[in-house]
Amino acid sequence: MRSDDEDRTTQARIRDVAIERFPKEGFAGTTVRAIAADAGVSPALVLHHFGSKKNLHRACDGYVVRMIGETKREAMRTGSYRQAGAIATTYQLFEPALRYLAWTLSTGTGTADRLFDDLLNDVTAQLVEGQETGLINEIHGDPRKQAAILVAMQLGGLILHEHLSRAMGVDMLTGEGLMASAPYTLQVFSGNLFDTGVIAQAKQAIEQPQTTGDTDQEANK
Amino acid sequence: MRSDDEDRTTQARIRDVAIERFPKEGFAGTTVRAIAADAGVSPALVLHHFGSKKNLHRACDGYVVRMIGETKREAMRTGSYRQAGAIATTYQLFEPALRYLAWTLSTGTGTADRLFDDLLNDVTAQLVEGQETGLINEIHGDPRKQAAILVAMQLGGLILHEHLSRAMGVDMLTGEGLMASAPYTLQVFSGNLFDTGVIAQAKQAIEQPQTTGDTDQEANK
DNA sequence: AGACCAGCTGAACGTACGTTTAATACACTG
DNA sequence: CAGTGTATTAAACGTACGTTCAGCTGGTCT
Repeated sequence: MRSDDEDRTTQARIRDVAIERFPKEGFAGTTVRAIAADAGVSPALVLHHFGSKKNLHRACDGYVVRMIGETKREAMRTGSYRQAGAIATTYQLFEPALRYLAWTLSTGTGTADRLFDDLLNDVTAQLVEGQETGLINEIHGDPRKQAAILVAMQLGGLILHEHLSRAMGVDMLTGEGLMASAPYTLQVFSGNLFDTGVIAQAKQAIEQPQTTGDTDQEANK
Repeated sequence: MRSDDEDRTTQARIRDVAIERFPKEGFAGTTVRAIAADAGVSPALVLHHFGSKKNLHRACDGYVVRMIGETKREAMRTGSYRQAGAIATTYQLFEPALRYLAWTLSTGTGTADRLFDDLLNDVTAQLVEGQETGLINEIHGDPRKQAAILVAMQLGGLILHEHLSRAMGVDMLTGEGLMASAPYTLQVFSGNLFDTGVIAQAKQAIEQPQTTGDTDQEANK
């Protein structure tokens, strides 16, 4: 992940190149030869270190999962996740890992399930915990399902960061992007965006799906 | 997209198979031979109709964009987007198209940019319009940026529908899934989820990023 | 010094790919 | 009915892929 190539083992360099390339070109689209060329080694060495291309993929999965888990635990321990600057640095440092994460999740082949569920468990725990400490109001229904919606929303921004960056005029994988988008995200969570009447009406419509006919008489197609 | 194979031209059948396979295996991972086999034709015929694999990709892009655009315009015209049942039917009918859309957006190669921007323009317009009719409260900042956040959140659910389905216990690309998740989505938009004090505090922290030290003395977890 | 082993390479192998070509079957036109 | 064009195929071509293999380096241990 570091930019100075010299202080990593060749194996790590190969793995990092793979983590960069897999999301961009897909698994089948990323050739062992291309990875080798980027890492400055021969194709044979890639397979010497990782056994096969499939194994390299697994190694990338494991590394990214481990890395994100460690980073998260570290942030929890030091409380750095409260500091926008620290979060920004983490984002920037681990951009390839996050991009890889997004790729794995959206093309779900194997470890993606566990990864999402891990994330979901974390957020669920935070939700329940927050409820006890008063940071979060009463959750109607299943907290885990509420957490799932939140995780999907958050990851949506990550996966679509390229398009989002274009719309926001800032690189969303930097601290600057985070700060630029935060007011709008908060605006959503604050509930000040939609009229309370509209939301109440929508809620009612969900609870009684039968009685939606009042505004929909002309129901052709 | 229809399940009855007989009433479509061979060309349409090939295209639909491609739309199903590209998101699942990636562009490079999807072979012309596999597409041909699924469509019940020879590989040569695929290239006879589409010229090349790359061209087939482009044709899929164009078709999905056109189809989604038309469906949306149709829903707008008839107002069917207000009926949960109609939305559900659309979802189900166009699941492959939506999956393809999610794939294109998250591996952005070409038409994805225009697609996202189109979507963004629509939502922005709806936001501004809603503001005028009172359905939406005053938007602080740029409506387009607010819309971008909303679009990313919505597409997050679409892209991660597989994982979300696992968490929710329902297939999210069906009407049932839509109804199951709606209360939790509304809970987010209603602003009743997070304590108003917490949100106000966060807002303040963004506006004055320097003074984040007050709550961070006890920095461990 | 010799043995050894991990890191690394160039060349080759078999395979599966996208694509081309030549030919066939069939429908429509005049 | 000949003529023309479209839908379709089997077979083949050249290429690029993942992988294997035999061998080369340079350091470390005995």
